Amino acid sequence: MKQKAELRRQQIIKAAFEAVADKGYEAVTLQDIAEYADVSKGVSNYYFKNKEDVLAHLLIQITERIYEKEKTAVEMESSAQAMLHAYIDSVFVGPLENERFFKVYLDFLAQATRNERYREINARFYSNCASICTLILNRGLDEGTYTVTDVEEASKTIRSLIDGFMIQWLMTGDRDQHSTYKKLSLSAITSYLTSRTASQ
Amino acid sequence: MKQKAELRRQQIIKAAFEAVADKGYEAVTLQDIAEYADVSKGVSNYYFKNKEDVLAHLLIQITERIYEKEKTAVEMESSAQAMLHAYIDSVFVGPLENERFFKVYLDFLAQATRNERYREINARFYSNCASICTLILNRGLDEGTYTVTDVEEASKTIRSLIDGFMIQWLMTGDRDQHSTYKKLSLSAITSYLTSRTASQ
DNA sequence: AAAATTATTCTGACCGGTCAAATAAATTGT
DNA sequence: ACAATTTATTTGACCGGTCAGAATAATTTT
Repeated sequence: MKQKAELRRQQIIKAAFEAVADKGYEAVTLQDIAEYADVSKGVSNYYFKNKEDVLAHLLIQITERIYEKEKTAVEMESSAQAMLHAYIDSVFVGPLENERFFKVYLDFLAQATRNERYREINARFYSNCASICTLILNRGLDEGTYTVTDVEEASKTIRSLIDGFMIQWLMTGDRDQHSTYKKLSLSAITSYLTSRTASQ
Repeated sequence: MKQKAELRRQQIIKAAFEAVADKGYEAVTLQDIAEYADVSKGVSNYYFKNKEDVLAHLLIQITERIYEKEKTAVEMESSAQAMLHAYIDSVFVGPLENERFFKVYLDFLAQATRNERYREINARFYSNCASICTLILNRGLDEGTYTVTDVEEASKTIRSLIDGFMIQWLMTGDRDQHSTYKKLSLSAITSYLTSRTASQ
């Protein structure tokens, strides 16, 4: 019976994701979420405190899932470059998934500038991403493949490149450019990590 | 009288900016905008078609202003590295201005994923930014300072780093980190542009 | 005074959250 | 085994509040 409640919560969160992906964070109503979940309006209020609570749980869920997928993908590999490749592969999964996820994620980022709770959840996500980058970077430094000096700085740079390119891709209406931007970010990151210039 | 009308429009757009910065794109109401502009509610409807029209003009205005400021700042300089420095300086102006501008801009980015008009305005902005980057890059290539091969690719990378770092800075609640992220993006861009590795 | 501009009021729609009643599921007593 | 009772879940109507946009009124300008 505890499981069933958990199942319902999952069902609502999933529906919330679809609804937000379609309509946007602010535009979505509890009614929408209920319809997407094929339940009646009251259900969300039964399982969650309020609308924000539903959406906060959605943000937690998507960021944690992404993190775990990326982490296991990277841990499967042994060389730094293979790890980086695996990382980029699991970030740039495909046009459809990326569009859906990033639309929603961007909505939350915009909200996070005015919502402490969202900012905290995102900070945890960033920190998780950094831990993956650290994994890759340390391997690369051991191998001698990477020339970067500051691991923390480098992982922030990687995150910047990924977020930045993903946004640029989203903003070109052309979904076919997905592989282009994927290659672009891989090459930019590699180029940055193997740069022979003093960081001065 | 034409000028006066234009003045009123400016007043409303300015008010819309402040209102959106405080409350967020979707949360803001025409009432809010009117209050920030110290006029009554009907005024916006007189000068603009509707709410979206006000906000679209706001987006056009802020992106064009930013572009012109950045462009003139870059054109003042002669060496590539000085131009890049001037560019970064006019992007990372200061904590207060950046927070206000980027909060609003991020709101529009999130909206743009579902609004063709905003996407187009932003595409024009991106293209303007790219033209600034091209200016810098060509100078750097002439000088022999930069080793990058593909100018278009490089300008996308620069944009990624700036957007990415700006978002990261916004997401740390700590406004004092502004100069850190400014340095970070300058060093990452420089490092990328002067990298000695084959782009393969 | 006529036209242009600004301020106020009205309207119909919709939202989030509440809640009483309906239904389903689980538990207990016999 | 089964009926009675309790508990958990679901429903949909409802309410107070708010919004965008329209209509209207007041004011200023020409």
